[in-house]
Parts: sequence; structure tokens; C-alpha cells
Amino acid sequence: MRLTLEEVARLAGVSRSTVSRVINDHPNVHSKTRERVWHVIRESGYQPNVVARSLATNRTQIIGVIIPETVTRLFTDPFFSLLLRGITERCNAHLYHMLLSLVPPLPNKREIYHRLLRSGYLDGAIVASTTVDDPLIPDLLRERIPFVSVGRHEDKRVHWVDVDNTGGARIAVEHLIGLGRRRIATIAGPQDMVAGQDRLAGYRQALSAHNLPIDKTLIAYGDFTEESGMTAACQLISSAPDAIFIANDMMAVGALKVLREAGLRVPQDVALVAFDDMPIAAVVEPPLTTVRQPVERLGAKAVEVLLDILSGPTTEVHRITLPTELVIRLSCGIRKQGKEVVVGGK
Amino acid sequence: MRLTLEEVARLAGVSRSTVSRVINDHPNVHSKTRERVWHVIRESGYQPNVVARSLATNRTQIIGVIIPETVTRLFTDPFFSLLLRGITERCNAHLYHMLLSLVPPLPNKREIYHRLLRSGYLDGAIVASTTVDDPLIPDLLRERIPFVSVGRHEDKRVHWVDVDNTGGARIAVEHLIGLGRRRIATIAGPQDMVAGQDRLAGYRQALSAHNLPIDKTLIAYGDFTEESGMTAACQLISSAPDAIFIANDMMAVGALKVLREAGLRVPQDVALVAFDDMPIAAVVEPPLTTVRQPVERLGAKAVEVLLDILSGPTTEVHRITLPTELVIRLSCGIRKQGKEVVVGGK
DNA sequence: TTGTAAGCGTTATCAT
DNA sequence: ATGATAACGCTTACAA
Repeated sequence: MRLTLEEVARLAGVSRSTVSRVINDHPNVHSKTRERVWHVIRESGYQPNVVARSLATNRTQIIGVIIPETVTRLFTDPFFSLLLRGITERCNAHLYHMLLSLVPPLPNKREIYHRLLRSGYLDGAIVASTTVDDPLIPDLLRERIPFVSVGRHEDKRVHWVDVDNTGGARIAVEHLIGLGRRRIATIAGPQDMVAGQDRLAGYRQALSAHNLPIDKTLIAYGDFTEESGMTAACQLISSAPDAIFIANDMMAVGALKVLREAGLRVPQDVALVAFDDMPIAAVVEPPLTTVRQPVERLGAKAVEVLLDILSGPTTEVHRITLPTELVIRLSCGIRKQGKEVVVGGK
Repeated sequence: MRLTLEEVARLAGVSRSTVSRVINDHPNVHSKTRERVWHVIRESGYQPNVVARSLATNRTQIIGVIIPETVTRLFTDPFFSLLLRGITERCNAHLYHMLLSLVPPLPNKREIYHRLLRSGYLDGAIVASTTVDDPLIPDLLRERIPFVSVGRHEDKRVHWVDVDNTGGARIAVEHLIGLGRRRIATIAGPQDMVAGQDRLAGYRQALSAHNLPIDKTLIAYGDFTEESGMTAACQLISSAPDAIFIANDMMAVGALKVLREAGLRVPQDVALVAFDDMPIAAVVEPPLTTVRQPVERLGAKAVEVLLDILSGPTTEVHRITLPTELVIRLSCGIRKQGKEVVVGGK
């Protein structure tokens, strides 16, 4: 059906090898021949079969994007859409394809990983949203598949890109301190994800830096969902905080509801700062002051790092942190001129 | 490095073909041999090289998901996340991989399509979110790549799955009529997308069915973004509608802001019904009555249809419409018992 | 039931 | 500068 190299060669009156050379821009081809071959290629609409090429070169031009989804987040969060956009754009630019694998937390998870990793389809991989105990990264290391993690990782061998979760959280909390709040609580994210850990660490750092005590009754935990935000807010109310730093917007939305029902005014009685700057943050009442992260750039960076790894023998291990910035709206209680103010992002 | 069939065969003391037969579950293999071979496979951790297999079988087990993104929607809308989830789940179940291609509206768009379609990597494709003039579907037809469209399509040769946009819109508007509204306006979606067209058609049908006039000054157009919703709402205010059906939630959020600033109360002065039921719909003030669509099922269905096409010689052309349902909250002005009421979804 | 051998469509290493 | 020819790792007639 579709043309092969062989046939193009026949049409051009040369050998297979010459056509292959032309296609791959090899230097040693007579310009006359080159021209003739290109002519045939264009006329015939010939397109090399990448599968055959992959078999011969052991390169597929495919990178895998593997996301062990934690069920909840994917649904409501534009994080993945944006990340994929950043990845896609770079892939297109470098003539790579992207094989996407969302792996739900099922019993046969490992199977799915193995099928993918050992398939031979992937030149490399980008992994995002792993929990600390997920077997994916160890599996990738074992299979010797070049990869980069979106999200910091402890293992010294792992290349990663991340946003500055700790710094963002610290700035958020320091903003509250600057506004005179002293009993600052937090609704932390899941502690089996580094983003959850780091945002909590940033909270602690800010308090310590300003000599404020770290009070365990002011720390509640959620799993990034709205419901968990509600539950956590309920717990915190009895400790009478005058501000809460919440590890993501969705939990803040939940907290907002609970606080309102409890008759507490935001920001007058309790000031709120959240994290993520999803579209929803600007829309709730009052609009959320929140930490914005460059998600799309994060995806793009991940691809660049991966391509660098693929391009040559081991360079140093990449560890890249992108800055975050604080978007000031009304929930923190600051008086402002414009619609919103952006702070930081060094 | 990695094991090949040949080596497994040697270890098991049989020929390559026998190992191949075992792996592919061919019937005519002695159970003793089969056992021995499986043993070696398991011990050695052998995994067939799919690239080589693809070259031999002319099947890659990869389906392409191609989304010509209209820039705006992808950012804010969980539609894609959910769609991808539905697709992924079915792919995993059927041992297929998914190659994702988000194609921005760039000049070199066609190039990207061609590179992908003629690569030979795709057994078939799922396309979503195309505008009516996008060259993607014609290209797929020309290249004879089996595909299914997420979203209705006029061409008789095209298999598609869609949600009942028209029916959903009609129910939404009829709900407003049932509540006594008579000057019902609409903010329609982009008319170069069938979803935009169909939701407008449903609006018209509902009015006609109830002998209400179709008033051009009560129809404004947006592009599914919040800003366009604001602009459209501004236009409509001068026509003094007592209700607005808005083709998606994001535009409704924009409209809500404009109406509030104009001193109009929702739902007392103007009732609102939207479309999509994104998380944001439940969170704004007042919460939006909106049409919910089974996006995840839509993705799953698309895969099933595609696999059916791939499985055999041309069956009939699939045209599948999934039902929508109305989620009644406060923006339409109905008095309700519980937190929200769901209607329809036949 | 098993083995031999001819593809699948490229790239890459030799000669020439 | 060009052409044979041997890989690449698998499937699949066809033989035995």
C-alpha cells in the first residue's frame, strides 16, 4: 500500500542506501542524485516508516508521560492540562511524540508500569505526581530508562524539575505575618507527596523565622480535595486561628464554606492564603490570595532536561526549581488598589 | 542488553517460533514445552520488543488522541482531563497505548498532523474538540486512518460519539420556561464548533416548542471564555431578559459578575442556567444550575467504538449520543429541598 | 507439535 | 559517491 524505500529507490534509479542517505541528510551524496531522489520522494508522497526505523536505530522518538493519578486531583485541577501543554509544545518543537499513561491506583498498577517500561516504545519518560512510596521511580531506575521527575525527589540519581513549594508557602505565611496575624494555622496537603511536605515545611520556616511558636493544634491535614478541606477547617476552628495557610485552592474552597457556616468572616476574623492559583481561586467569595506556580513552564522544562539526558552520555544530575509568586486578592485582608497584585517570582 | 526471543529460545532449548507461539497463546504447543518456555520467560524477565513486533504485524497497539486545542478551553476546563481519563482506562483494559497530541493553532499545524498521521505509529485515532473547518478530519479520511470523533460530525463516513448538547440545552431552557420566565436570552458558544451550534439549536427548539418568539437581540455569542461571557452579558442587559441560558459554565461566571455590577439580582431579576457542570459551577454565588455531561464515559465510549472499527472489516458507521442531565442549584430560582437536584439523564 | 526460513522497512558497515 | 548486504527482533507460512 504505502511506498517503501525500495520502491522509491527503483523510481529514482538508485539503491536503497542512497535514498536512506538522502532522507537522513548524510553528506556524501552527489547533489545531482540528491535532487533526483528528493524529487521522487516529493512526487510520490513517500514517508518513512518510523516503526522500521525505530527497530534499526533503537530510537522511537517517543517519550512517555506517566502519571500515577491520585484519583482526586486530576478531576478538578487544571494542573495536568497545563503540564501536558507545556510538554506537548516542546515535544512538537523537537519532533518527539508523547505517550501518555495515567495509571490509577489499582492492584495491577505494577503490571501497567512494566508493560509500558519494558515495551521498548519509550526513549525516555517524564513522571509527575508520584507519591513517595510509589514504585514507579524505582522501577524506572531499575529498567535504566532515562527519565525526569516533575516534583523533587530524594534519590541522588534522579533528575527533577519542581516549583518552589517551600519558598511559595513561606512567602504566603510571611505575608500573613506581615499583616499582623499571629495565630496562623495551616491545612497541609498529603504528606506522602513532596509538594504536601514542602508546603508544610515552608509554613514552619516562616513561623520559625519570625519567632512564632509551632502549635500542633494549628496544623490539620487534608488530601487536596474540597471535602478534606472542610473536615480540616472544622478541626481548626476550635483552636481559634486568626489566619490559615491552605496547601491548595480546592481545600481552601472547602474551608471557606465551613468558616462561613460557623459565622466567621473572611478575612476579618480569619485570613486565608492558598496555593495553586486555579481559575476557581479568583471566583469564590472572597477571591483567594494564593501562590501561583508556572506549571506550563514546568512541563516544558521537564522535556528539555529529558532531551539533554537523551542527547549524550551522563551529564550532571539536573535539579531545577522554578520560582512561584503570590497573587494577592481579598481573602488575606490586605487593602489593595487594583484587582489583584502579584508579588515575588524572583 | 535486553533479552531477545532467540536467547529465550536457546535457554528453553526450543526454536524461536515456539517461543513466539507460547507468547502469543497459539494452540498447537505441547503443554510440557509451553510450561518450560514460560518458566524461562518468567525467570529471565523477558519482555517482547514491541517495535519489532509492530514491524512484523503492522500493528502498534497505539491509538492517537489528537486535540486541536482552541487555546482557551484547555486551560480552565476539566473536560480534557476527564476525557483522557475515560480513554486511558479503556486503553489500559485493552492493552493499548495512547499517544497524545495537543495541536495548537499554529501555521505549521498541518505539518504536525501529517507527521503524526503518516508516521505509521497509529493503529487508529480519537479526535476531540475540532472546529468545523479544521483540516484534521479530512486528513484522517484521506490517509485512511481509522478514527472516531468526539463530537458529532456531518460527514457520513465519520464515526462519532457525542453528548446530547441539543437535548441538554433544550431541557435547560424548558426548565426556565417552566419557572415562568418568558424573555429568555442566551449566550451561545462559538459557532464554528458543533457543541456551540447544538446548544444554540436546543435553545431555539425549546422556545419554538413553547411558542415563544426567537428574538435576535436576546442572542449573544461568546467563545467559552469568562471574558467573552462578560462581554456578551453586557450586550444582553439592554434587552432586559428575565433569564439567560449560557452555553458553558465559564461564560456564566463572567455573566454573573457583570449582572451583579449592573445591580441585577440572580435569580430574582435574571435567572441563569449554564452547561458543563464544572467544579466551579457549584462554588460561585449563587451556585449555578447547569447541564451535566458524562465526559468520562464519552472518552471510554470513543475507545470502544474505535476498537470495534479496528477489530474487523467495516461495520456500520457508529453515531452515539450520550444523555445529559440538568443539575438544579440556585441560579435558576427554583425552590428546592436538598443541596442540589438532578433531572433527566434518561 | 516443532523447526526452518522468509519477510516487515529501515539503518549501517562494508566494499567498490 | 554509491551499492550490496547484514543487522534490528519479531511473526508466520511452509516443511518436516
